[in-house]
Amino acid sequence: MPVELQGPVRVRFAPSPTGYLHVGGARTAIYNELLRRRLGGVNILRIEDTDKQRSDEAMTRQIIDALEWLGVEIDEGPFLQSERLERHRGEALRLLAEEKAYHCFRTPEELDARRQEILGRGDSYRYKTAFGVPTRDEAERRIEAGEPYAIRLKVPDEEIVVRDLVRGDVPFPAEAQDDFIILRSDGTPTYHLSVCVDDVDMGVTHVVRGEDHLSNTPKHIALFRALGAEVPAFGHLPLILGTDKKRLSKRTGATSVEEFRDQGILPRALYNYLALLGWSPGDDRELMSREEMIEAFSADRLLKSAAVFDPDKLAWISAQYMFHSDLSVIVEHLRPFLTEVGLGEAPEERLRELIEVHRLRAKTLRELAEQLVHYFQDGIDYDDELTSKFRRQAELPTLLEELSAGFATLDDYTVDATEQVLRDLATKHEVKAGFLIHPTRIAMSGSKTGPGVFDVVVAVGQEEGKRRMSAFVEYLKANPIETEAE
RNA sequence: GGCCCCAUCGUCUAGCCAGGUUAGGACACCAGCCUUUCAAGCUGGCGACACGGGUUCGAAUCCCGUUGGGGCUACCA
Repeated sequence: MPVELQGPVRVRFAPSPTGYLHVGGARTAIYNELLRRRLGGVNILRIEDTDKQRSDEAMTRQIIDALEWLGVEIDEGPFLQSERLERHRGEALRLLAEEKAYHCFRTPEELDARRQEILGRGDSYRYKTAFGVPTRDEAERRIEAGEPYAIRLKVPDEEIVVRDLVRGDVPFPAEAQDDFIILRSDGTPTYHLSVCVDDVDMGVTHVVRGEDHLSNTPKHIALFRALGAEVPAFGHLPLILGTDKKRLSKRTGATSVEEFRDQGILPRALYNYLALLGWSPGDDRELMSREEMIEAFSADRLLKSAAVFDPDKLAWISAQYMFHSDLSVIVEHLRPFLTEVGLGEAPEERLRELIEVHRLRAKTLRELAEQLVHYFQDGIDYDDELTSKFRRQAELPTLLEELSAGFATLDDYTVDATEQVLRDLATKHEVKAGFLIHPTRIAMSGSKTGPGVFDVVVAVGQEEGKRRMSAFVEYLKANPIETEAE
């Protein structure tokens, strides 16, 4: 096993609180957790809220809630990067004192103009060659004169190789290195500085993050070296794409963990789906518990290429979890959806019976909640369209009355017993069982689809079932459709 | 423009590193079975190595190139 894949590890998930928790970020968090569980160690949450204009506390809270809901366990944190700005600045000044960094007096405008000019004539731009380092005297003079300055890191003119857990060794040529700004002229640290100082301070051993940072990694390696710190191992994860093959965006559907929660996806289902989007255990397993994933997880099996987020497959996994999860898990997560449909007070015992009957037919918690509504209503509003077929059958009300009477006499009101009653009655009157079954389903649930009728009959209950059957018979009698004589 | 990353069924992927498979599985789709409905389940079908050169007896697998996606190239993160 390569040394990079040995524990214990200290990993971190470091989102910017600029919105909801994006599924790409969630997946990064999952891989960090899986790595930490597999190898032992610590999982750190760090909120990168240095860009005050784009961050706010509510968003930070939202991200923490979403992680908790998803079931990603955090061992340390959350740490707020915004509270460590002085520390970052201090390190920049230290690098300056050690002459590993230098003053840059060029204004952004000046920099931009020169860059445009050089790029314009087809040459490649580097600050290093375009401007260079001011002499110590010059620097002192200009500081004294009160000129504003930024601080740049002196990046050695040499090839930097990123040893990446996902992509292998990625070399960046010496000509690609440039002296970048670590402290702005207003005294605030740049992202690169903050990240590296924090990673050093927090003892991070493995940096697992999005692919968009791969090109930044040589900068970070240069910084770690300048800081005199050990360079952590890196792993850069590919992007998640929408069905249009472009970066996942609102255009093509839900993008945040919160949205899937609100759709009624079980957290473990989302976790399972996301974990398999860019990683596989190497065999054909797809439905895996978190424990199984931890057991099978290996960072070197992380995929290199971008993956399209497929709502259909998520729906399938969700349905699987709806069917296989413990009842108590379903009940727990179903609560908010019950509240939405006005069933907030439904007793747990009753819910468990009904969930057992309906879970196979609901892909999401939301669908499940909607299917349960009618059991808690006093009666059913029959749909004229759905019942039209039955309203043409003049003999039906009488048969249903007899069926209802049969149900009423049962001592053991079970699926088998009610089925027996119905089938006997059908035989007696020489009609097909289906002739009675379909109207019974409508009578009991108001719907033409759903679980097996006898399950529904029993789930509705003997008392309420009788009332519903009577009401349905009344409805049929009151709204008959005359069939035209041939 | 420069630097870097990526490329197997429509989608997620196994296989690639240690060349020899009828290129396997899953979702979706289609058909059949089951059946009181709708699902679920079961069985079967459809369907891929981006392209072009090498190397080799033999290439999805190794090398080069092309094309196509993407990232970085900021006093954004």
